[in-house]
Amino acid sequence: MGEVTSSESLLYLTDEQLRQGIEAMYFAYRGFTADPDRILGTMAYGRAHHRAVHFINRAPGTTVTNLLAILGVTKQSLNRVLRTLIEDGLVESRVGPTDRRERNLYLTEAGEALENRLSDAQRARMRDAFREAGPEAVAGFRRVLEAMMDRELRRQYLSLRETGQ
Amino acid sequence: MGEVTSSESLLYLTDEQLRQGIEAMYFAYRGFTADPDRILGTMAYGRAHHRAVHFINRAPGTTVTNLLAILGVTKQSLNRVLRTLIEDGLVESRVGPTDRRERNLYLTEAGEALENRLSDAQRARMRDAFREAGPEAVAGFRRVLEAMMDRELRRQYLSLRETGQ
DNA sequence: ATAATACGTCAGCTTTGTTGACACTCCAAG
DNA sequence: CTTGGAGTGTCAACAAAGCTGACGTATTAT
Repeated sequence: MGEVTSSESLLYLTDEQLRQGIEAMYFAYRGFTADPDRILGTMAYGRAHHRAVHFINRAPGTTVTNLLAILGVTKQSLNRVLRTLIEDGLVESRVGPTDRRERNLYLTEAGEALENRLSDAQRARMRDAFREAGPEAVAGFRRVLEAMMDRELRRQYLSLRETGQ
Repeated sequence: MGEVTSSESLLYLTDEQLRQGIEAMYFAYRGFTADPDRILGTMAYGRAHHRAVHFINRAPGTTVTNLLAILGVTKQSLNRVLRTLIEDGLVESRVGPTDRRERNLYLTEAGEALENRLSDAQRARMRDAFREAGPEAVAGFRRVLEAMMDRELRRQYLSLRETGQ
C-alpha cells in the first residue's frame, strides 16, 4: 500500500491485484451461468445443451466438426447432447447438400424458442452489468477478455464476430 | 450498423454487442482455467481441488462451513475433495480452539507449493492480459465483472478483498 | 436435559467430460 | 476404379464433480 512500483505506476500488475482479478473472474462466471442454469434445471438439459443451441443459433447450418472445434469437446460427448436435442425436436440435422457426409445443424422453432429463453436471461444480466459499468468499462472488459483467450479460441471468437453483422 | 440508438449512443447495449460479451466471457473463461487444468491433469486432482486450495490459502484457518458458502457446493462434494487433500498431506485440519466442533483448515508446505504452482500459472496469464490491455481496460474489466456477480457472491468477493491487504 | 450446530460419511444418482474401438458413407487422388 | 482418409454415428467403460437423502457423533447453546 502506497508502494510506488515505478514512475508509470504498474500497481495494477501487483500479485494482489492479479489475485483479485482471478477471483472476480471466478465469481462473475458463476453469475454469468446462474440464470440459464436455473432455467435448464427445470428440464432435462444442462449447460452443454445450452452451448450447442447457442452456437447452432449463431451459425445456422454449421457442421458437427465445426461445432466440435468451437466447443472443444470430443465428438462422443457432443453427440450425446446433440442426439437428445434432435430426438426432442429442438435441432434438425440435414445431410450436407454438397458433401453428403456432413450434417448441417439447424434449430427448429422449438429450438429457437429455448435459445431465446436462455439468451434473454443471460443478456439481461449482461445488459444490467454493462449499464451499471458504463461504455468505457465495457470496452476495457472486452479488451481484457480477448487478451485472456488462448490463441486458437481467440481466432474462433474473432471469426464469429465477423459473422454477426 | 450505423443505426443511432440515441444521442448518447447506447450502441454497447445492442443485442449483438451483448452476445459478443457473452461469447467473450465463455472463451476467456476457458483460457482462464486452461493453465491450472493442464497442471492438475498430470496429477490426480481437478478444478475442485484447485478452488479449495486457493481459498484456504486466501483465508488460512477458514472453517468448512465458510468454504462451503464461498464455493457454493454441498458438504458431501467438498468433503470428497478435502479428504484427498488431507490424506495427501496438502491440507491440515485442526480442531477449532474456541469452538471444538469447527475445523480450521490450513495448507501444509506441500499444499502451499501446489497452490503457488497453480496460481503462478494463472497469474501469469492474467498479468499478460492486463499488460496487453492496459490499466484503464483493467479497471473496466473489474467493474463489469463485479456488476455481473450475484448479490451474495459479490458480498463474499468484496469481503475477501478487504482481507487481502 | 434437550435442541441446534458443525462436521463426516454411506449410498445412489446425474451431467458432462474422457479413451478406445468399430462401422458406414463419401470424396478425392492415384 | 479402387483405395485412403475425412466426417459422422455409436457402443462400452470410465472419471470428475456436482446433487439428494439419511444417519452418526461431537460439541455448544438454550
